Amino acid sequence: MEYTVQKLGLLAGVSTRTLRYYDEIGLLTPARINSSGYRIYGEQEVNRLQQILFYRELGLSLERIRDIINDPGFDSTSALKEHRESLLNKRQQLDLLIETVEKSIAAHERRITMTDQEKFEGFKEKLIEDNEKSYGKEIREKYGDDAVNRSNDKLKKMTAQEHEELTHVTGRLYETLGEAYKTGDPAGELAQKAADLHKQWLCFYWDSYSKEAHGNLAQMYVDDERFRKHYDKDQPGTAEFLRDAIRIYISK
Amino acid sequence: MEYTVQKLGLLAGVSTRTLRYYDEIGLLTPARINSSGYRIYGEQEVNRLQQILFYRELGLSLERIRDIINDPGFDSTSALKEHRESLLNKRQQLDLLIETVEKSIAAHERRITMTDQEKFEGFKEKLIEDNEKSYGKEIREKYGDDAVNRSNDKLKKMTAQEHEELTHVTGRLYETLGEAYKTGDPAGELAQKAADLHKQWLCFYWDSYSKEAHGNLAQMYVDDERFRKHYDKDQPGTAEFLRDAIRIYISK
DNA sequence: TTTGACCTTCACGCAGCGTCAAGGTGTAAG
DNA sequence: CTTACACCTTGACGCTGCGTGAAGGTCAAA
Repeated sequence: MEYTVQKLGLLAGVSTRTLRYYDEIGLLTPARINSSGYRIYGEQEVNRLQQILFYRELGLSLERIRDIINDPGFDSTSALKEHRESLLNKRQQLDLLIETVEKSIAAHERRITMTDQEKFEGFKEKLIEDNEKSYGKEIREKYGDDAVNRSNDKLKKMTAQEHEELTHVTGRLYETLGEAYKTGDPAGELAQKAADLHKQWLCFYWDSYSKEAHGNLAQMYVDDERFRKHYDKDQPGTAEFLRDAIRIYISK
Repeated sequence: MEYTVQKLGLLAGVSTRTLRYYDEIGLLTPARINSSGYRIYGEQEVNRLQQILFYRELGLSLERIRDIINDPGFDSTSALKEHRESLLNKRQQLDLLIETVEKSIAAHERRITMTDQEKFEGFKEKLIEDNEKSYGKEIREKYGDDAVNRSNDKLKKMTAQEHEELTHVTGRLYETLGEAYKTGDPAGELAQKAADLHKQWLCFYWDSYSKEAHGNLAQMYVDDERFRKHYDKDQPGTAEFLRDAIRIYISK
């Protein structure tokens, strides 16, 4: 039996483009080319294609398949085992991802129901008002109305319970940080606790947490005048201390 | 705070190329361009980037992220739910794949140990001899030595038990097919049993099974003279009957 | 003024094909 | 014998999400 591209494609269930591509990359070359330039495949090529498709279904790259098939002495078992490892890794990551997505869905739904209930609207309105009084004007001048409105929106979406938690965490953070600063050791237990609280605090504002972003933010506390002033208010040098503590925190 | 590409990149943990790319596709445009053509980002852009990275970590495409972020009225919860579904699907497929790979590893290892043992070498040599006597010459003429040697290699790699099973299945296949043909109904119970046996038989030769390839092979039994003759030997029309039975078999 | 660290806009490359486009072949029917 | 029509060929671009140069302007410090 001899096959043209389409015949072989139909037999094996692949497109003609795929066969041409496999020829192009030297994965499956036709048995011969006829006088009109047509690709002609024979039995050997059918078998070879079967093997290729088998490995392809296992998710191996075409390059890897070529290695396995071209070299009969190739250790295909260990290649498959290696491949299995990478698949298991993939699954782990996927599981983690699914978990994250589910958490995120839960968070979204919580927010929406809270928005629906609007039970604490008055309470929150008051919070925003307070916020406006202390920083509103200054921030508006520097960043424009839009940024402020966005921030307010975020606050509005917070539930009463979340707000309570946040207040609690914030308080503990400053308290712990103050104590830690007095020890002078950013690697110490207190300082590390402060770094952890800072992370918790951060997670109220950020949808996602990454060590990298955490570290970068810590650096910004030092670089940016506004933030530095804020942290150095009581004890000068606290911003740098916090940065160092966070650096150590994220590195372990 | 204003950021150039690098500053923002450091803060968020992405490359400058990424930021330029996001600008290019309209996902994150800078707040303004300064007189030297530099991209300048502000607070709003930092927030927006945070959101983008959040969704990106969940595995959504940049296009989808743009949809979600650009339209504040967009139902991001259902978008996330949809995404979760696709992730779950992915995991199912991955699990299936891992299973297949593991089976395949087991099969490979079985073959290798058998090759090592070479216990049945004499037995298999005899089989190959028999095979050569009946069809060897003809096949060699038509397809060349190489194809025959490859086929022999395959046979050599079969274990004694596998061979016994194959003989058994083959016998049952022809028996059942003969009975089924007499009923004249390719959708009947007997015919479907024959199709299933044919699949089992096939799996001795093919590393992987697909309905499509099975169907194509069945058609080939009708189209190719050699195969047709073989099946029609006792009862003419059996090749077509088998093809029809297989078509029904794979369609359900 | 000279580094050196920034910034810019092209533009190719990656994997594995899908999808035209433009043109040659093979065969059966009118 | 022409004509249709289904097949074949070789380009070449497109998709995703950037990495990685290249070639050239900008800016602050020494």
